[in-house]
Parts: sequence; C-alpha cells; structure tokens
Amino acid sequence: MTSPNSAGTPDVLQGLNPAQKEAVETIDGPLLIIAGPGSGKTRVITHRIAYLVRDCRVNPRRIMAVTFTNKAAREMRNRMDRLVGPRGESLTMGTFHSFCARMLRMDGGYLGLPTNYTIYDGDDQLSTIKQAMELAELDPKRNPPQAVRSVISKAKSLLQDSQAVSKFASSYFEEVCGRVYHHYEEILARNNALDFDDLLMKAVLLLQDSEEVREDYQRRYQYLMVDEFQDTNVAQYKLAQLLAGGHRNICVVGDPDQSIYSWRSADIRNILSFQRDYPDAKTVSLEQNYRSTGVILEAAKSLISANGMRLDKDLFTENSQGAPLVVHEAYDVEDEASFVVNEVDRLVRQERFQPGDCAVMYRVNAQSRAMEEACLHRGMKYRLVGGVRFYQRREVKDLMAYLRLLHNPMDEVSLARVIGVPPRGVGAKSMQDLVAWAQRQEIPLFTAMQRIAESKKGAPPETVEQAPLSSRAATAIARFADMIDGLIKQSEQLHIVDLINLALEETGFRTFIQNSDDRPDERWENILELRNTAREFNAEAPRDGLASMLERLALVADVDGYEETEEAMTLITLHQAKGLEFPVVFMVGMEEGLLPHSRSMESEEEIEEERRLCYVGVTRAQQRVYLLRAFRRGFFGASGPTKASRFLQEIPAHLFAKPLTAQGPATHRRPSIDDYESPDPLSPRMPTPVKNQPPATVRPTLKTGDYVRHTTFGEGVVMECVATGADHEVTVEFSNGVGVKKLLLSYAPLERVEG
DNA sequence: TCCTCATAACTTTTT
DNA sequence: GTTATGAGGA
Repeated sequence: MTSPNSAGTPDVLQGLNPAQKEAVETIDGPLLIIAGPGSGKTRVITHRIAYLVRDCRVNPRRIMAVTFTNKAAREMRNRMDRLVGPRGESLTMGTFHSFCARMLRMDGGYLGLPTNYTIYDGDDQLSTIKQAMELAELDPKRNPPQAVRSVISKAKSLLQDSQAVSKFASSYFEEVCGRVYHHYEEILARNNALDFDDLLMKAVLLLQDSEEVREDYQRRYQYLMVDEFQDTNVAQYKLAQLLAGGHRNICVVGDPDQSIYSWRSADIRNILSFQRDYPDAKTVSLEQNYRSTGVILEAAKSLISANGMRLDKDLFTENSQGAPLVVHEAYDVEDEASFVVNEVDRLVRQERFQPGDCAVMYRVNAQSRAMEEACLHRGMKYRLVGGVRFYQRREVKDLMAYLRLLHNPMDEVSLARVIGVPPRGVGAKSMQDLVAWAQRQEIPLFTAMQRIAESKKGAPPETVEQAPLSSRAATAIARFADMIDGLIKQSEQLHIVDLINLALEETGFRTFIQNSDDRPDERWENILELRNTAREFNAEAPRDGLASMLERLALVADVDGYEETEEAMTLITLHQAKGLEFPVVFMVGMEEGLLPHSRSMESEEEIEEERRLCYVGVTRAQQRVYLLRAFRRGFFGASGPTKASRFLQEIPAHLFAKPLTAQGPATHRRPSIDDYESPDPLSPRMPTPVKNQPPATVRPTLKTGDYVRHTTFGEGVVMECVATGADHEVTVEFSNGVGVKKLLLSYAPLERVEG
C-alpha cells in the first residue's frame, strides 16, 4: 500500500525496517505483531497511529490504543504529539481499567450502576471478603481470605459469576469460595462499589447486553490497538473483541516470551486464541533488536530457549558484541548491595555512565531494603519504584477514605475506616451493634447513622426500632453523621482542593496527624502531597473533580510516577521493569528460591514464567549486565546458605567475564570486548550445582517419627516433612497440650533429640 | 473505648 | 525484622 498523502510532512515510514514498515502499513483487518525485546515496538505502534491519522486521514477520535500502564499511555501520547501534533489529543489512550471505569461511569446505567460508584483496591477487596466470610460463617483460619480473593479474582477475569464458581467447584475450598463470592457481590452492590476485576467484567457485560451501547462504541472506534497482549486476561481480550466487533480492525502487539503476569490471570493462550478467532489475521514478527549488545542478546536467547512451550523467534542485532556479562557471588546481601554500589560508582568515575543509567532489579520488593541501606551508607542517590507505595500509606488511605465517603456514602469499607480516625468514641462494639441494627431494618449503614442523628434532634422515631446503643455512642455517631452530611453538602459547592481543606479541618484529621507522636511531619507532608495531586482536578466542577480524582487515584500504579533522572540509580522489581530499558542492569538475588521464587517452583509452567521474568530483566539492558547472588541470605533473623539460580547455568559460559578480581587495571575509557581475556567458564567461586544434590539447608532434613525440641513449644514428634521449594515444612505434634504446629525448617528454632 | 505490649505468622509479582 | 492480631489495663 502506498501512502495516499505523499506530499509535504516527513514520511512516517522513514527509518523503519521492512518488518516494522509492514506492521505500520497493515491497517485493515486483524493484525498480530510479535515483538521481541528492543525491537522498536513502541515506535511501530506510534508510527502506525501516525500513519492512520496523517496518511490515511483517519479521525484520531476513532482510534483507541490500550496499554498496560498509565505511564506507557502517557509516553505514547507524548510521542504522538511529536508525530501528529495537537490533533493527537482526541486519541483514546489508556489502560483497560481506566477505559472501563470511564465507560461504566458514562453508560453503566444500563446495568443499573449509579455514576458515583467507588473502585475498591486489593485491600478494600480483602476486608470486604473478610466481611463476606463472616456472613457465610466461615473460619478465616481454615480458608485464608487472600486465597479466596485470588480465586474470586481469577473467576471474574474468566467472566464467571458466583454461580459458575459454585457449580464447577472441584474441591471443598472452591465451593467455599463460591459461597463467599456470592456474599461478596452482595456487599459490593450494597456499598455501591466495584473491584478491579469488576471494571473489566461489567464492561464486557455492558457491551454484551446493550446493543445500543455496543454499536455506539463499535462505531466510534474504528481502529483498536492492544499493547502487551501477552499479559491480557480473558476478560480483557473479550472486551477488545467486542469493541472491534464491527470493523475488525484490531491490532494486538505482544511477546509471549515476556508474559509474566499469569498469576494475575493473564493468559498467553490469548495469542493462540487470536489466531483462531481471526483466521485471516496477518502476523508480523519484529526480530531485530536495537537495544542490546550482541552478548546480552545471545545470553537472553539461550536463557529463553530453555522454555518448552514457545514460539521460536529468530532475534538478531546489528549492534556490537559489547562487554561480557559479569557474575558476582557475594558473601551475603550486604556484600551484594555494596558490590553494586561500588560498581556503579566505578562506572561513573571510570567510564562515562551516569548513576541514572543503572538499574538494580530484583524479584521481591523486600530485597530493596539492603540496596537502599547500601546507597544511603555510601551517599548514592537512588529512586525506589514501588516499595511502600505512596497510595498505600495509612494517612493517605485515610484521607482517601474520607473523600470516597463523600463521593459515595454507601461505601461501608471507607466508612468503617474513617469512623475511628481520629478516635471519636465509636469503637468496635458500637459499630457492630449499629451494623446489626441497620441490617435488621434493611437500611444502609450511613442511613442508620443519619436516623440516629435525626432522633437526637427530637424527631420521634416511634415507627422505627430504637437503636441498641449507649447514649454516649449514639451522640458520637450522630455528630459524625452530621459532619459527613455537612461535608457532602459542601462538596456540591467546593472545588476539590477546598473540599479537602475543609474536610481536613472538620473531621479533625489535621489536628490528629499533626499532634500524633508517630512522624507527624512526614505524615502531614504526605497529606499535602495528596492535596497537591488534587490540584490537577480543581478546574472541574465540584462533584466531577472529586469523581475524576478518585477514579484516577484508584487506578494509578507506582511505575506511573516513575521519571528518569541522571543522578539517581533505579531500584525496581523485575515485574515493574517490563517495558523499560537501562544502559546497565544489575540483577540481584540470582538464587534458587528467589529467582525462581520458592513459591513458583511447583510446576514446569511456573518455572517457565520465572525464566521469562529473568529474560525480561536481562533484555532491559543496553550495554552491561551484572548477575549477582549472595552465598548466604537471611530470611528474617536466621540466614542460611543458598544455591545458585539454575538460570545462571542456562547462559553460555563464554559470555561471562572472568571474575572481577582477576580483571586488569581500571581503564579510563569504556572497555571493549578486547579488554577481556578469552572466554572463561564461570568464576571458580561460583559453585556448579551437582545434579541430584539436595538443596542446602541449615539442618539435616527431618523425617516422620523423629523427636524434636522447639525453643518455645517444647518437645514433639514429627508427623510429616514436605519440601516446599527450597525449604521444608515440618508438621510436629507437640506434647504438653501445645498440639500440632506447622513450621518451616529453615527458621524454626527446632532441633532433633534422641527419642 | 482506646492504647500498649506481646506474640505469631509471615514475604511474590500488581491494574 | 515486619506487620497483624489479641489480651489486658487505663
């Protein structure tokens, strides 16, 4: 196809390789783009949109691009600005979740959904599930709410309702989940709330049920693009299909080798389904890597080739070979961290890297602590992505809960959260009585509070049952209800920032924070920061600003706030690093049990996902890769020897540098491959795991029937001892009435005694 | 009702 | 070493 608009403006096809060009020019009908790491995927997407707008004269309003994070959307929008100018503003760009949230706010009425619904995050979800379990009279000890949540979430992502879960339950636990799910839905409906999965599920429902709405969206969006398609779940794919239902101009971009979210119900099989659902789909593979050196790409390729279930790709690069990989075995975590900081320091002083060029990637957030400490100690600036998240901080969540309550007074999770912040004489007991009373009368909790307030003002509540509360509690509740009512009235008049200011005063929250002995300044700063974010919504009409702000804040991820800087190195989890690139990457904790993680070693599928995670890490790097491991790692208190990650063995030895200590004198230029001696196997300090050797544990493995002594539980007999990843879970029956306990061998203060 | 202190259980990744 | 929960005292 030739460009219909060949005159003027620089060609959007310029500088693209043949595969990229083909992807950009294929605009009609279904298209699958398989994009290897560093293959210019974002470039292809943005140029494709620019091609549609500039060359094919498609109104940008009719194009939707869905990305994985808000940050990716923002970045894409910036690039679009450069390519198509201000017209790009009318493009629809965002995450599935944000798109659905907006759609439901506009058209959710068809499903009986009010516009002022609240979005529940994982924590809210969990407390609602606990509530639902209470209702179903289930023991949270036997049925961990976390596990129930994940089952419910998985079901929703497969578009299954509670009936389906109950019907197809294949175990007692799943049956329990079905029951909880049912109650959970009732509570959500009563609270006028949706969880993350609901946003997708209800949106699908809406498009399926209402022909009018469906056709409306199908007409509007003539071209649809989905990025990171390998990480979409069934609901998201369904949604995309519905949106593309009319014109079938659906383009999905992804890389099965970078699928790392199956635990969040992402389904790589969507790629296969796509080819099945759209047999006429064209497939384009982007295989040339522009990001990494030859060495890095080769390492990544050999690593990923160990995966069985895979579409083989032929990645290549024209970049130079570059420096070999560096493996370093540190003694412990501190040593590992200080090696990284030293090395960054050296790279900055002796080569022309900036600290901002460097990223440290790890499997679990807990690993960031050691790195942070080393950085603080050495005065190295760093940026921590994620970690203790801003929006997870208590005071931030408290203020958010107040705002959510003003937005939607039916939201009982928020209500329960703020009633005691600051303490105002309404404790657990009163709340329990109040909830029971409200339930008996079948009125919302907040309405019950309002009734109490009214009866205090003299309205004789003869027709209603008297609330079973102490007069003290009743007074406190009445005052609270009046205060919230007053704020809700004000929310009609005030712009968001003024509303926040008023709420901070009226609720007593400001004084509470500022007079508390727990870091009052820091916590107040956080409140101010939140208020600062609110300014962005201050231009909107009073109630709308509140709604938009809450919607946005419910759907932000922490990577979203990530901005590059020159002088600070980045600390980030492997998951969050997806889609980013850095000149230098340090991967720490290359150990069995961490990468692959001990909780993901049960099946080959899980191992393969861990391997993909490792692959994602390595392929983030442009020039240098360091693979680190600690010989000893502490899990909390106790520390034990570790075993090198199997992934280290899957990278060909000739790609590694000699151990650092054996390297020549420091140079003042960027070293080239010639500075290193000929290929050398792994460092001698890197123990090669011997096959069939049991994982190293601190103590010998116990077996059934062994007698043991525990520092606190006393003596007992081993009932069972099963391997869980790198560790062992021991079930011990203790005497002296202590009973049966399950303990983890690596840290339980347990010793064997002769029976 | 609220706060303090002790202890138990636990650390995967997140829209 | 943390965070969630519970008992007991003010």
